[in-house]
Amino acid sequence: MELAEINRISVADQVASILRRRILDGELLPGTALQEVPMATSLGVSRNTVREATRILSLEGLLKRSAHRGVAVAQLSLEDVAEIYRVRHLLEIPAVQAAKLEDSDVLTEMRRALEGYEEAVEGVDWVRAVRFDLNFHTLLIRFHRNRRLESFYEKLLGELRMGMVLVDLGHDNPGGLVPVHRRIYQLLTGGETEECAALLAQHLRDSETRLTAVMDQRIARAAAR
Amino acid sequence: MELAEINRISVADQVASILRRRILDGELLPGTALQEVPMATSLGVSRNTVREATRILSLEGLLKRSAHRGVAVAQLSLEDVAEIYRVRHLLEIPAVQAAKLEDSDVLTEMRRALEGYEEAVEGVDWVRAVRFDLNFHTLLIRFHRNRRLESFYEKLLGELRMGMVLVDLGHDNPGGLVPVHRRIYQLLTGGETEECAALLAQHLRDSETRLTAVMDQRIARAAAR
DNA sequence: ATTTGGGAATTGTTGAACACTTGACTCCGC
DNA sequence: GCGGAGTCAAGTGTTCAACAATTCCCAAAT
Repeated sequence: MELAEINRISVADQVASILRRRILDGELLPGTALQEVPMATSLGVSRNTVREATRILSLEGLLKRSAHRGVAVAQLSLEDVAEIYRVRHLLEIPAVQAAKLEDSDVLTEMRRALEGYEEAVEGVDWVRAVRFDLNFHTLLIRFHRNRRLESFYEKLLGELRMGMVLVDLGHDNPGGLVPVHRRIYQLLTGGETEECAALLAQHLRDSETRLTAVMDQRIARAAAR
Repeated sequence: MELAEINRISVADQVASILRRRILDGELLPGTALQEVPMATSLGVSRNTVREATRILSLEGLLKRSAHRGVAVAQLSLEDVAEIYRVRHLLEIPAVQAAKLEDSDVLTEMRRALEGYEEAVEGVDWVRAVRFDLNFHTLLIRFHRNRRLESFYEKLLGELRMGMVLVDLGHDNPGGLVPVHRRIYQLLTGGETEECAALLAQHLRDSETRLTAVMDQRIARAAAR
């Protein structure tokens, strides 16, 4: 018998996964309202199942639900971005400081993420690029060897990703960040954790500035309309 | 019209709150299996609503669900405890280091938590004592001024609390920890953040040792049976 | 221009039904 | 006795249909 994974995942979880992907890939833009009945019929599941799925995603911060008013794709504010980046500093810096050369498993995965990142940039697939970018950073957290921290971080970067996908749709060029990531990876494989931490801190500041600028612009444009 | 809060909270959330309280207060011990139909009838709600509630709590880590086998109150392993305490160090230490004397709102709330703690110990109400103890530590996190961090931390300490309530049922005396908390509070009001951080680090190590010892003992006893 | 009533649409919740999985039990052949 | 196949009850996963409660929109009235 071959057949390791049959179904084993509940329909509600599968629906949640589908919606999660659509949100994180920018198919469902922030602010989009989602109605239960249309979703249920289009996905071929019952309303109850959809409700369970939206419950999951709202607890992840990707959807926002208000009583009797339905759910909508969450919308990051500038405060949210600032908050998330403070957490990133707080967790990523100690992570690379704790990195050891023995963590070869993490390093090889980082290498893969890096390569995927480069390929995506080359192929001008920005959604994929963002995915690999943030995947790279999630892997940094893995140096903590702490599942709770990791799952929290994944959730956090998921929220950020919603905002970042918008940046991509703008004219910003995320490809410019490839060298920094490569350098971070090199420093880690070289065991130069302190230098890496410094570079990472700078990178995070840059990244926040960039995202904030684009969002600012976008908000101003929206207000003008 | 006076009547600020009518109901406004969905039934599912209310059910989740009830169950959460029962778990955190030790009424429902780790490992306890929960069946949907009995819960629904006893709470006077439908099975679907119960399911939504258990979905919430399982995402919080308080319940564990396995497909077709139902949900049970989660059970902390020693690894879980170690993991949680590493996060506590990672977040609490920088929190007190970031504390400013201007954070008077947090300080007054900490004072209240401290008083509640003392009263609970005096009244030999250990469940209440643990609640105030952990509430005190959650307030430390507030120095970060970061809602996401705070809600993550609350969830984390919720998991820990399940284990701690068991300690109380043992013969450990949590009252001994009152002076340390008071000292931490004093150092904060005095602005001596570095000294406070050192004391806190020691306190966390002690606390982990204590909890681990009791759990070890408990596990050994369970294995012997 | 503002308010006041309707509906209509949508979410919140219920209850019942059925499919599927699990776990225990029995029965059987050895 | 003992292991395994069949059997069955209990419980979860999911669907469906209904109704209650709330919001939203629009038209009528002031």
